[in-house]
Amino acid sequence: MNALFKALNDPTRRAILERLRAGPATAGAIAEQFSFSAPTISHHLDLLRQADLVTSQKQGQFVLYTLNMTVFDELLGWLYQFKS
Amino acid sequence: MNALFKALNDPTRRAILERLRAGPATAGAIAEQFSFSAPTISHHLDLLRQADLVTSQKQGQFVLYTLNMTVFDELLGWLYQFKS
DNA sequence: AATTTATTTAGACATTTGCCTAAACATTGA
DNA sequence: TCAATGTTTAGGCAAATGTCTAAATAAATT
Repeated sequence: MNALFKALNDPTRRAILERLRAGPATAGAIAEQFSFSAPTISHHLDLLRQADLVTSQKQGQFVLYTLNMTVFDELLGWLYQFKS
Repeated sequence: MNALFKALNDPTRRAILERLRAGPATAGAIAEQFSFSAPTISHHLDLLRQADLVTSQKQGQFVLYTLNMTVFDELLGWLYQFKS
C-alpha cells in the first residue's frame, strides 16, 4: 500500500502508466517521450515495478514494460471503505 | 490531482482519513490517537485540506475536521481509465 | 485582566526524493 | 573480438518532506 501510493505520487510516473495503457513499451521508447535522462526514467520504472504497477521482461537487449492493472483493485478496495 | 496523491502518500494521513470515517473530530482528538506532536498533526491536516480531502470549521476554540468524500470520485475517475 | 486550553505558525534538522553525469553491464552486429 | 546500442547502477546535489520545540494566536474561564 505504501509502495503503491509512493509510486503514484509523481506526475511523470503517472504519465508513464498512462502511456502503457496503449500497450507495452521498452524502457527506451518510454524515455523518449519525456525530457528526462534515461537513468531517471529507469529509476521511475523501478519504483513502478516495486509497487507492482508494471512488470518487465527482457527481450534481447531491450526491456519491455507492461502495465499491471490488478494492483488497481487493491487501491479501489481501499477507496471503497470511504464510499457513501 | 497532485495535491491529492501527495496527501495520500503518507500512512499517518491515511490513518487520519480512516479515523474521520467514524465522524468529524477536532484537531486535538485526532492528535491524541497518534504519537506525534500537535503541530505535526496540524501540518498533516493542512495537507489533507489542501487536497480537499477534509474540510474544517472552527467551533469555539476547537477546530472540527470532517471527511470530504467527493474528492474520491476524482480519484476513481483517474483509476477508471485503467479498467479492463 | 490574567490564566488556561486548543490550535497554528515559524524555524530548525535529518531523511527522502528526483534529477543529473559517469560508469558498468548486457546484447547485438561487424 | 570489438564496437555500438539499450538499460541499469553508483554517486552527487538541490529541493521537498516529516518531525520536533518554541512561540504566536484565539477562545474560554476565573
